[in-house]
Amino acid sequence: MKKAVPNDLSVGEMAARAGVAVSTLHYYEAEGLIESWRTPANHRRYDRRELRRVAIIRIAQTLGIPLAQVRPVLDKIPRGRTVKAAEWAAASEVWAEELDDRIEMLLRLRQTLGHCIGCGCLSVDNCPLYNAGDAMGDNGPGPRRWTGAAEERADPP
Amino acid sequence: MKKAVPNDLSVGEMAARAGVAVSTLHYYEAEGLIESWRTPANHRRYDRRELRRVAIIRIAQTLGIPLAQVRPVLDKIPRGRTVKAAEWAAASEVWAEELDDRIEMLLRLRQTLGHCIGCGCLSVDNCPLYNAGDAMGDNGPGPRRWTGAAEERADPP
DNA sequence: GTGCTTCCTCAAGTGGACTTGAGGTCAAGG
DNA sequence: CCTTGACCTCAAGTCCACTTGAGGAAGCAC
Repeated sequence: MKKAVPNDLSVGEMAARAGVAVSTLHYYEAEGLIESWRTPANHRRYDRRELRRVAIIRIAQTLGIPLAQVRPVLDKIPRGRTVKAAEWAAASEVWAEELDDRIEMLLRLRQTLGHCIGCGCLSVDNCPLYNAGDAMGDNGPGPRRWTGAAEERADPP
Repeated sequence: MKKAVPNDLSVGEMAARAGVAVSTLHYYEAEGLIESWRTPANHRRYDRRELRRVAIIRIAQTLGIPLAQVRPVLDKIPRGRTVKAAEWAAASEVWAEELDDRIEMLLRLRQTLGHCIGCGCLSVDNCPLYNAGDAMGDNGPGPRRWTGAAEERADPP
């Protein structure tokens, strides 16, 4: 309700439009996921297009996709100029398989809860649910989202 | 390859069969997500049925569903006796909506990456992606998975 | 009976994704 | 001129889902 939607946004405006906290934008920027330039007063200014990047990040987060997996997608999207549809498509390819896997897992989980689980096939080696998402294993301490490392993860020495 | 599959399992056996670390089982137990009794030597013994609970937990984790959301489902599943199919189904209802939302989000994300994003509809108020998963907001500091709190989360005072 | 493996507890560490807080700058309004 | 509000930085705190480590007891195998 101010300046009739200017092309560059302050962090407050970005935060409001993207539905995230200012600190989150700071964080994403520190992580190199979004970019800004500065006014003479050292205030951030964002190109409106950065909004889309934030949107992508947020949706991915909502779906439990870690930032480390979002980064490569974002990296495929050229900076500083308007992005062609083909380029978005190319970026999306990075996720295509992953998304398919997840969709499949969810569908199966949905369809078969009350049947698949009930019937006992939900053991590690039998159930398709377990053997679906095994790309992107992340190792080392800390939680393993995207587990998939169901094999060989009994109890390391 | 030991005792021809006995009905109760040690934590090591559970861990191996469930594809998780022993420490994870300790943790789940401390969180009240699974249960065990003890041998005279204070060693855990698990009913074979706990395997299914672990499987459910793991799949949910893989899909980015936080333990706090898994708990209510597990709570619907009676302990100590074999679970009827209807009971599994009832438990699954807790998730039904959630899973549907996620499936929808994923499908849309998948289908429309390169189109929806490219066409600019991915702004907070327009895009269906943002308005899909708004149940289960969790508040307070720390990460917000399941964000959905996209509304009203601009920058709290 | 000596040794290896498995188990136990409890406290502390870790990684990811942020948030909070302290202390400071700058432009505009009353 | 002073206050208010939006912004800045940087360090530290927080939550979740675990893992690691220290220190110790029990089972089983030879």
